[in-house]
Formats: sequence, C-alpha cells, structure tokens
Amino acid sequence: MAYYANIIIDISHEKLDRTFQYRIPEALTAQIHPGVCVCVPFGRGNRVTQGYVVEVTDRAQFDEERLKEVISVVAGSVTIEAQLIALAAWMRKNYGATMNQALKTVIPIKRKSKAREKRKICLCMDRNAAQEQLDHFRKKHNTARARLLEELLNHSEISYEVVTQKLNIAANVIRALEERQIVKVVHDLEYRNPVSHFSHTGYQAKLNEEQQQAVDAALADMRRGVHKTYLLHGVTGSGKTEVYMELIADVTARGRQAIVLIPEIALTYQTVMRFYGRFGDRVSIMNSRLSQGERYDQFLRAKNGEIDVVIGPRSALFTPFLHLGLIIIDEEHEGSYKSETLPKYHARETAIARAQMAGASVVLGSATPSVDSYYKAKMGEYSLLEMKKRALEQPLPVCHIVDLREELTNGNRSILSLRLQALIEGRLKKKQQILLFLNRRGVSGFVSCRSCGYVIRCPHCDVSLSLHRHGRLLCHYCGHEEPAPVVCPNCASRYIGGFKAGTQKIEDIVKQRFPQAKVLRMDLDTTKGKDGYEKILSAFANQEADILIGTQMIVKGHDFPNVTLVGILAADLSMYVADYRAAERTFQLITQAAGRSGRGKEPGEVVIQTYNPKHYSILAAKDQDYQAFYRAEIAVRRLLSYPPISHMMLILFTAGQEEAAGAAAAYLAALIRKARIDRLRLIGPASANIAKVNDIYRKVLYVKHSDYGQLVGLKDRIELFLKDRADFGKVNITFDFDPMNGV
DNA sequence: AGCACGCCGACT
DNA sequence: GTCGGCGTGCTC
Repeated sequence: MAYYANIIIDISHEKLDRTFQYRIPEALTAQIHPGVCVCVPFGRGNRVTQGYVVEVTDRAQFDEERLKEVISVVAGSVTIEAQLIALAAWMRKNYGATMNQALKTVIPIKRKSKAREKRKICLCMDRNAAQEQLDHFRKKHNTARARLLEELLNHSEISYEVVTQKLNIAANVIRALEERQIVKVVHDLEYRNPVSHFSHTGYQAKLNEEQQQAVDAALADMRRGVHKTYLLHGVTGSGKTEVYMELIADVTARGRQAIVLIPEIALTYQTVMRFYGRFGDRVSIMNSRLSQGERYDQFLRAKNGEIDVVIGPRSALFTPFLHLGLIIIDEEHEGSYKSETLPKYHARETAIARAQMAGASVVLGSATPSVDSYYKAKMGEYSLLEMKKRALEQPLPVCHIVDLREELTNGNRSILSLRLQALIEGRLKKKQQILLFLNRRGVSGFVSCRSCGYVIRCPHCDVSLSLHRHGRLLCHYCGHEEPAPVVCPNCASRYIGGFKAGTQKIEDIVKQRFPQAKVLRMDLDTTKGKDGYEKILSAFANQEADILIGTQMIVKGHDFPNVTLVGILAADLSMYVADYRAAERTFQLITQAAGRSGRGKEPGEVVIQTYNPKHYSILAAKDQDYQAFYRAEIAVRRLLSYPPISHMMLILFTAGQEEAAGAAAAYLAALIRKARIDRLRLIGPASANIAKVNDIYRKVLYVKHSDYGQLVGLKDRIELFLKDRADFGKVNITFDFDPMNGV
C-alpha cells in the first residue's frame, strides 16, 4: 500500500500555515510518523526544505502525479515542534478532531510570529549620500527603492512590518539595498514581562513532616529516572503549594522545566506572588488577559530557555519547553481542565501523554480529587501521596447541617437559616469575617419542591429532568419526556417550580438583616472592570468588609485568615443538573468552601444549608471525609456504568435542519448497532441538552463501554466511514469523550 | 519565506 | 529588442 505524508513546511508562517502532501518512499515508511522532521523538495525550484510530518494517510488528497517524494528523515535532534506535533496527533487520535484543529490548540500563536525578533530597518550611510542615492533611484524610476529611502530619511529607522506591509515593499528590494550597503536590517529581542513588578524574595517555607514525605517519595522516583503520575491528596490548607514548589526547585536545579496548571479562576496575585517570590523571573505567567503580543513573548521566552517555570490555565500545558521535567495540575478535579472546543481534550490525560513523550513526571493535586483520578490511584495507575493534616496544625472546621425543609415548616422563609443568622451575629461582634457561598452552578432547568425538597428526576437515568418551554420536562440522557407537575408529586405542595436565587438578592437580604455589616458581593456583575475580581478579593483580605457573598469564585486560590464562618446557602443546588458528576461536584464545592473557614489562628465553623441533609455527598462534606464520599460515589458509578468504571463517548450531530441531524444520528446509531461490539451500550439518538444553538440543531448519541480503547476504535471507524461521505447530509459530527457538562 | 513569472519603462 | 526592477501568486 502506498502511504502519503501531510507535511507542514514552516510552522511559523501564516502563508504556509497548511500541509503539503508527499509520497513516502517505501524505504522510509517505517520511520515516518507525526512529529518527525523530514527533508522535502519544495517550490518551483524544488529547493530542499525541512518540514514536520503532521499526519500519515493511505489516500492521496491531491493530483497523484503532481505529488513529490519525501527525500529523507532528519535524524537526531528532537525539536520542540516535533514534540508538540506528536502531542497534537495524540490528541487528534484520542479525542477526535481534525489535525488542523489539534495543531491550532497546541501551537497557538502563529500569526504574531512576524514579531519573532523585532526587526527594524536603518539607514547606514550619511544623509547627504542617502539623498544622492535617492535622487539616483528617482532618476532611474526605481520606485520601490526610492519610496523606502525617502521614508528612511524622514524616520531613520522603521520596523520591518511597516516596510513590508504599509509601504508595500517586497523582501527582495530590502535585500538589494542591503547588498548595496544602503540599509541595514537590525534584529533585536525585546520581551514584555507581565510580572516584572514582583519581587524575588527567595522565600522558602519549612516543610512539615507530611509535606516532606510527599516530596521525598516523588523525588526518590525522579532521581532514579522513573517518571510517574502522582495524585497528591491533601486536605484543604495542607500546604500543597509548598510541595509543588519544592519539587519544581529540584527539577529546575537539574536543568529541566516545569509547567504548573491552575484553574483560570484561581490565578490570583496571591498565588502568582508565591511562585514569583520563590523562583523570581525564571517564572512566567500565562493568562487569558495577556495580550497576543505578551503571550507570544512568553512562548518565545520558554522556547529560548529564558524561563523554566510556567503557571497558567489549561493552555499553558503546551508551553514549548524542550526539557520538560514536571507537570503539576493543581485542583485537578476542576471542570475547566476539559476543553470546550475541538479537540475536546482533558488537560489531565493530555499532560500525562506529554509527560510520557518528554520523560517527565506529573503531579495531580487536590483536596477533593476527581473520582476518576482517585479510582486510577486505587488501581495503581497513579501513585497516591496523602496529607491529612493542615500545614499549621489548625483543626478542620466544625460543620453544621441545616435542613431547609424544617426551616420552612418552622415558618422561616428566609434564605438565611436561624442558625446561620445567629452565628453571623456572633462573628460580627467579634470582628471576624464571614463568607456566604451560593452554589449556583447549573441552576437552570431543574424543578424542585420548596416544601419537601423533592426534585423531579428521570425514571431511567440518575439525573434530574430539566424544564423546557411549554412546561415539558426532559431527560437529556435518554430523551424521556413528561409534563411538569402543578403540585409536588411527593407532598402535594403547590410550592414547586424552578429554583432561582441570585447573589444580588442575597446581598439585599443580608444587608437588610445585618444593617451594621459591610458587605461585598462577587459575581459576574461586580467583577466586570479590569482587575475588578482582584480588587474585591484584596479589599476583603484587608478586612474592609465583614461579609463576602459570591459563587465558586470566592472559594479558589485565596487565603482569608480572618474568616471563621462559611455559610453554604443552598448546598444541593449543584446536585440536580443533568450530569452524572453532580454529586461529585456538590461534594467538592462544599468541601472546598468549608475549607476556607478557620485558616488563621481562630478555629472555623461552617453552616451547610440543604434540602437533602441525608445525601452522602453532603454528609461526607460535613465530616470532610473524602473516603466516605468516594466509597458511596464509586458504588453509584459502578451500578450505573458511569466513568471511571465505564467510559462514555458522546457523538454530537449538528445541522441547520433538525431532521437532517436526527436522520444522521439515527443512521449512525443503526450502523453502530450493526457492528455488534461486545459489551457496548448505545443511548439515543436524543436532542442535546441545548437542543438548538444559533439555529443549529443538535442531536446526540451516547456510547458507553468499559474499555476506553474500544470507544476510540469506534471513533476511528466512524471517522473512516465519514471520510467517503464528505457531505453526509450537511451534518457536522464531533466527538466528546467522558463529557463534562452533559452537553 | 523564497522563487518564478509576467509586466513595465529605459537604454545599448 | 532585451535588460533590470517591481509586484503577484504559488508552493504538494
């Protein structure tokens, strides 16, 4: 069989930002795979050029006679481009996407590459001689040369981009003038450093025994050249960051680099300062607010070996470090590590793949590990490192559960329970601070009873039904549908409906009840301005307010030592989203929120308000007992064949015509059934959670199998099948493995 | 980016 | 004519 290689010639060039196809000579077939650097004849003159293999296929996408052959494989020297392209190929394979989409995620900043080195053009002769030259060019009607020279007489130096783009002067003209010693192209490197205003203190905390044990265990492996994935499970306040920094220090001391992933929302000054304090300007920060230019500079600094630690969100995983030694994923349970755009990769799995390619280790850290990761640790795939005590030996906070149903029967209709009100009163008197946490994630949709807490669920799936227009309730997992009830099916109360409560409303209630308190609110409205988010957090940290009200944002990445009371206003709000991870998320949110209490000298208390006081995720969070939660949750997952016991592949069909999407889904469903894959379960076709976006209709198929590899294999077969049917009724088909949001 | 090709005015 | 320079478009 003949094979063809799709090759990128020069990654850094927009015009060449696509692949060219070459025939692979038989003798080279074995050596050629994605990431490999090869020599090919390129352009009219067939000049020998280096390129990177991006994809190998068995069908020609181009006029076969016009395809040229790969000349040779460039041996040795693995460049960072090769590594990243290989990683993109891995992502394409495992998550389903086109190679282009995968490459774009991995090598992001292409168009700014002209700024690689700030190139300037200067005059290199005195003005009189230049004027003479100018007259000469004018006489000879050398318009382009004259244009450039005239501009240079006015401005002594002009940036390369301005010359080539605004003055429209071709590169060969510049070269001609350079040869004649009239102009000079000056290259200088100038980086914008977004963190230069931080001071480098070299501060280093003394590790406690548990922290030291975790560090020693990982270092022992690394020094033997063994690269594993560790799950660092440390209770809230156990000082995981100190462990990370110790490991990073060791890795960088041995000439290798480290990537630290943190949820975007936790990328606060406080966090950044700690790293900057220890590692100084060898650290760089990636964040979504950096300008294109700043981001590109960071990318280059990493590539040129000027930094060895990068901190940033998911995308920082693709920092071009050639000698990567360590990847840390903090708060590894966070949903934001799963990409929402194609390829829908999970940073955790992708980090492990990259680490394997680079010979690096991975540390996953969390106080509330994802069930997926803990399961893998239990199965021996990851090594478990545990820290059970808080770093400064503070006791874990005391938690109270308040049953909101009782509260209602006792006549208190307020969102603040009597218990919480009493405790707030006490804290205000003692000048201690209070966090009120509204668990508002995914409130849209579900229907619950205000008097008994009953939530309407799907009879076939372990998820709540969502309320759709015209009063219909729908299950997004199996398509089950029923009318919304007028009275509660459980207690016949009329107080049943969609639950809604915003931070703003709570702020009003709190201000009314405690007029003497200074209240800050943090949500999308109040954090809109530049650094608005940072301002509120630091104002609260400086004790300019007594009470801070907010959503998830307030429980991440900030230490408030004076907070001794945390109120979780409606703990189970996250429980009824149409997602099998709802209980996990609830446990994580409550535990993380509770962990904010009592981090200073004074012990902390927590009030958990819920309609569901007996639910295992609430009870386990109350006791800060991860093990108990895990045991209960993994049993549920096992019973219902959800990840990590089984795996899920979501196939999303999008089309302008609802029937077309539905027909394509039905057709593929029939095809999958016909394949008769053992132990495979197929659910659907059904409408997606959001059935229509921008007039594009969305249908889904869920495929479950205990073996992830089987799902990837099925995806490959579907991709192959679709290749011959480019149109497929104008339906677009994408994949999502172990989806995060029920889609 | 680099290179060829086609176009245009200038000049032995 | 034809030479040198300019601008455009293509590269599997």
